[in-house]
Amino acid sequence: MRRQPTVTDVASAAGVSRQTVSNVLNTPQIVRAETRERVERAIASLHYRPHASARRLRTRQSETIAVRLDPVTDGISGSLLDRFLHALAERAGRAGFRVLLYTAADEPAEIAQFGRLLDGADVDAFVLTSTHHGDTRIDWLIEHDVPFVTFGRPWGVADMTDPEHLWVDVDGRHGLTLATGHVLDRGARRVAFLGWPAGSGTGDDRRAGWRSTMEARTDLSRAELDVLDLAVEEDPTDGSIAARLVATIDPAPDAIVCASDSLALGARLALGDRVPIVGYDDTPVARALGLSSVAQQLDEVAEGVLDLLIGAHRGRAGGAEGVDDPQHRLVKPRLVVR
Amino acid sequence: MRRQPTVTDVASAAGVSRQTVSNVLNTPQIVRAETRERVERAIASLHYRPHASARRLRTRQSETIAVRLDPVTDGISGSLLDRFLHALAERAGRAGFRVLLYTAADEPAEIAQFGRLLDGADVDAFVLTSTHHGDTRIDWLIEHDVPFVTFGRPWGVADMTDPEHLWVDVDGRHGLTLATGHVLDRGARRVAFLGWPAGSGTGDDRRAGWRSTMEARTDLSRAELDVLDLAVEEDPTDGSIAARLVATIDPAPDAIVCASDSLALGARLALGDRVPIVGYDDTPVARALGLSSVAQQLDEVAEGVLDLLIGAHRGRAGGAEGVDDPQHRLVKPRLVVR
DNA sequence: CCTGGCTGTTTGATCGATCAAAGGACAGCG
DNA sequence: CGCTGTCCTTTGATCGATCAAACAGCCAGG
Repeated sequence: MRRQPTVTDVASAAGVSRQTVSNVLNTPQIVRAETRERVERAIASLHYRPHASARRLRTRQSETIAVRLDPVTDGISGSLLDRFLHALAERAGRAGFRVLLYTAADEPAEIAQFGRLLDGADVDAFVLTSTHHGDTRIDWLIEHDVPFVTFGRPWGVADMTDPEHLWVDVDGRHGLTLATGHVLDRGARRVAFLGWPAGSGTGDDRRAGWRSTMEARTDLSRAELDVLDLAVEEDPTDGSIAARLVATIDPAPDAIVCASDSLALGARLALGDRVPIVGYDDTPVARALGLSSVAQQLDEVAEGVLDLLIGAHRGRAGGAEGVDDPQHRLVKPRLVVR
Repeated sequence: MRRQPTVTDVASAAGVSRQTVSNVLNTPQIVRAETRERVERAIASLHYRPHASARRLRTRQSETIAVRLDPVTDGISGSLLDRFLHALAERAGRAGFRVLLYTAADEPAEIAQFGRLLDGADVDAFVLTSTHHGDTRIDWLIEHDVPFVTFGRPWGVADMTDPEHLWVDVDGRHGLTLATGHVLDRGARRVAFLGWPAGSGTGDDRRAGWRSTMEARTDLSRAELDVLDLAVEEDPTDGSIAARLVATIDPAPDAIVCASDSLALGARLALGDRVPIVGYDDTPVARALGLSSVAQQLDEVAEGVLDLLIGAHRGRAGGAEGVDDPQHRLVKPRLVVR
């Protein structure tokens, strides 16, 4: 590991001062074009690269985003975070940002991590996933004025466009509208929904997509829809049990749309391919089973997160006065038909 | 974001000098017990935490490990890296290390990333996954004397205990010995192997586990084993095709052991549960399908990687003279029976 | 000819820690 | 009493960058 050249080396090579080199890198517009080119040549020929730690010490910014790696979910959709992380790391890298991982067993532990990472100036913004109603992490971050964006809406808040914090989410309701519409287009009429127990924002949102589509496009009564509306825990085994139950409904459902690929897998194992099934998340499992599935556009989510974090808002809700950009993004998912 | 206390603040609170505070943190044994306690109390009461960037600037160490997030594999086993990362991040955190992510489209791009991350003193060691024979990344890292450990053996090298670089791997051969032994114990005799085309170190290793167990514990001839030895690409669809082919063999196989859960899923979809199938990787899919599967002990792998990286070897093969610790770890997988 | 404004560049101080070397207290010994 | 060696603590310099302010050169205006 050879010694790296410093600004001073570049400066003397180019016949200018340290600060001018720094200006070329940080505020090139204030340097005369001719000087700038000379410095840039010196930078290139010496293979100079700024020392990140030194810069961070002075600027008190780390250009690093921290993301928590969830305790292993053990779910079929576990690789979702993986895909999101990949998209985020790639885009962050392009924008000159780094992505740091951390883990925490629970919320208090995570808040302790916040402190640790911030104090050391290791990190200057957070991306929170798996948020929920009454999330203490959000309160802490707001209180300490730390930039952050959540992947997940603030469920339970009256007006979600309210600038309490920045967020990006996928429009699950739209996803289920697509899924339900798709099977209806293919001739189904009695479409069952296999989802999670009421109370989870995400689950209810997806259910609403199914229900509103059914109400709009079929003449099934409320009561009939209630019968077609199943709620079980996120687990293929539970999905199988529910699917067998669905099959006994008379008249039998034409199709099943699910809140997740886990449930879809369970349904598929129980029912085979007699009944069209649509999953959610477009995991490898759906691909392997040949199931249609709603794909979250994680690239777009990552893009949105970074925009909010390093764009005009700089990760703070209402922080940038007079910025018209929306303080959230609702990404439309896509239906992958198989 | 309140101003953080610095060493100087702690020093004056404790009535000592900066350096003594620093010593308490870094080399506590040289500080008198009484002084140390006084300083520790001051640290606690001020909630002092060292500024990571400042320390890094001075020490030229970042206590940060970089791991590449693979281009999305889209495989059933995609979440393996996820689980490994989680284990690594958790253990690294406990040891005071951070884990930084990066992405790269190909090897040259990854090597460019090495340079970028090292120059900025962002990172002082790398963990490489998905290594292969003739990996140019390894040559580069050795040449530039950068500490690193690979998750994956140096296939194609005569003596793998050779200290060319540090590595950790899972003993796939042992895994297939377990899997094959298990179905033999349950009464199977003609056990087929569903794996990948010869040439991949990992795949051949797993195949060898199956083959040696069959040779040792059954009286099937070489030719008979050759018939039971299938090789297809890593994809459930290909797995299904191969499994249907296997079923036509006369006499029919009693069981199938697979090189991956993807293949096992394919086999399971093609054959149902008539034939016992054992997968590899213990992914959520195997769990959902109720398939037995060989579980890589990723916790142990992560542990091993960190040991090599921050233990006596400090990430350099042969670097630490007189250290007797082995320069690699071969982790034994476990069979999860379902 | 001096002053003021503007542009572009340089200088000295600083961020918060650690390193290297010096310094002080005290005991043991001649 | 003075010298030496231990043990512990302090002092000044330094890591590599940016900030803030000073400075030089030039032109326009009085």
